[in-house]
Amino acid sequence: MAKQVRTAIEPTREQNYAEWYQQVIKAAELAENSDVRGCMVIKPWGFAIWENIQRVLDEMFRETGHKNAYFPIFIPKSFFEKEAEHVEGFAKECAIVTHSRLEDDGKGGLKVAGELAEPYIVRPTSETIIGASFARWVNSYRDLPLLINQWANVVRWELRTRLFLRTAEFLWQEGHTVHATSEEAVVETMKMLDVYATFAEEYLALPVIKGEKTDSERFPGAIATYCIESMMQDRKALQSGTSHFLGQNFAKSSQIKFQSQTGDVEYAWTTSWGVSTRLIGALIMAHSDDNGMVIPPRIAPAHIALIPIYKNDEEKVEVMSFVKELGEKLHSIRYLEQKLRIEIDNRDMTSSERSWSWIKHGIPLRVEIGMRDLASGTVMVGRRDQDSKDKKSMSVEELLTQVLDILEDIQKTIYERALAFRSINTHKIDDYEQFKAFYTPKNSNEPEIHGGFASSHWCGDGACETKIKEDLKVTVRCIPLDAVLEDGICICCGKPSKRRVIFAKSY
RNA sequence: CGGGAUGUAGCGCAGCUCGGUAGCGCGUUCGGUUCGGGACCGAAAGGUCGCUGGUUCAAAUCCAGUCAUCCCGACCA
Repeated sequence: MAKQVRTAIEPTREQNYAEWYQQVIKAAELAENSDVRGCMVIKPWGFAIWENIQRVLDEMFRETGHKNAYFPIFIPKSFFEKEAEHVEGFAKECAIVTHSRLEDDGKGGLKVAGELAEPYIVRPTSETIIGASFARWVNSYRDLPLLINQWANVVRWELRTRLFLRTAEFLWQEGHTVHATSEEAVVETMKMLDVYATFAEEYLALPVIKGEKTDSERFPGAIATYCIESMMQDRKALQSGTSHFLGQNFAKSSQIKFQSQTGDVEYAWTTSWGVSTRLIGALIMAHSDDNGMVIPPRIAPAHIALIPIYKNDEEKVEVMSFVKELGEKLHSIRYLEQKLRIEIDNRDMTSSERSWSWIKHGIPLRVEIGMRDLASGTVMVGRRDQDSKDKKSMSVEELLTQVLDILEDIQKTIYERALAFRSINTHKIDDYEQFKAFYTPKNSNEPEIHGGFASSHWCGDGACETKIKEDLKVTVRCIPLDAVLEDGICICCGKPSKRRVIFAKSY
């Protein structure tokens, strides 16, 4: 059988990026489409990533003073109608519950019955239902700030769905806070944006740009929406988290009022912020390669796959006993205050097939152990951030003492790789023809990966935004918070501009 | 929701133009040889051809409808 160089994932990113994305998810057993339109089944390996995201973020939320609570999945339609912009923003993607029971239809099937007096909306986000509770909880300035987070599922009836990136139902967390002053609420909004950015960069190894959304991309009902934007390997932008300053808009519609120190009754100031299972989509598209998933060690479901190699039952007994002992030693080591997670894989497949299976799943380290290693007290170690053939022999002692450094080194490499990719695909562009060329594929029938982030001047006029969107499907992803003030002219209309913004095609 | 395409075994596909006993590859199961880079040999199991109706002696194949999926738009975390 002629062995040839091939990739584990077909097609490759270059050949067909969208299909590559689906195949990575399939090969890594992260999720699959379900029998329910637009809804995914998250499989154990994928769900474990979400659980790790939850665990780390939850701790960060606690550290910043937030408490978890849970509110209903159903929102009375009348609640929804209270905030005009909010309704308008979500009206087109609501799932609505109108009946409460099923009855025999006399033909062997069931028919819906028991029409509700008022329809319920399955929450697409919870500002209005949580606001109703907050109105009861907040009476005095002494009740503030109120800092709440909810881990939940939400439903947005999207027309076109993609696993993790856009599904009809998705898992997320939504923070909802209430403050006595505008200033305090703004501080909270920015603080949580920072939490997201820190989490994305330090745990997901995902470089992000913090910025503010333009009017057209703002959360329905918000005064200001801030976001973290990241670049995927097809050079498109993915909004990876948002934090909203809601002003008094929702406080007014939900009647969240408090008596201040001076005795006046005032409307409160609220914020909301969230990240979702979309982050897993970001991980896939930012880090994975043509051999499958690449998972940053800090968020990986398991850190090390131990792969015993043997020729017969006698060898298997010997090797397995060695491997189990090594597994226990590794498992007792603590990485970021958690035990190292080890997978011992002695499935009845050839060793290389088992090894490839873990490569596709994105496990950070593969450790192969055969009879030769038993004799010499060594193991073969393969890193997911390096070529699959690039394995190193090291002593068991070395592995045990260096494993944490290796994992952290992989984490760092993955981050730096993503950062370098973003850097080389981000360009200052000041000429619309150049801008156009940047965002126009050379082969329009089968568009190749093209474009990237353009850092260009924008006058702030929505008309220019719309024109660029219509011309090139490119939008302002954000106005970076760290943008330096400089004089320039709008890439679109030529009018004066004070700062550059980030343009890109996006998900 | 508009434009395009596709539904045949767990997965990927052929067969359809020109109607006549359901095929291939991978995977699965069993037996054996293998096992440090995606193994091999042999045997076997597995499908009311998306669904409904029509034409016909006969439909995977022709016709109509319907549902679903994918791609491109619009919408969006």
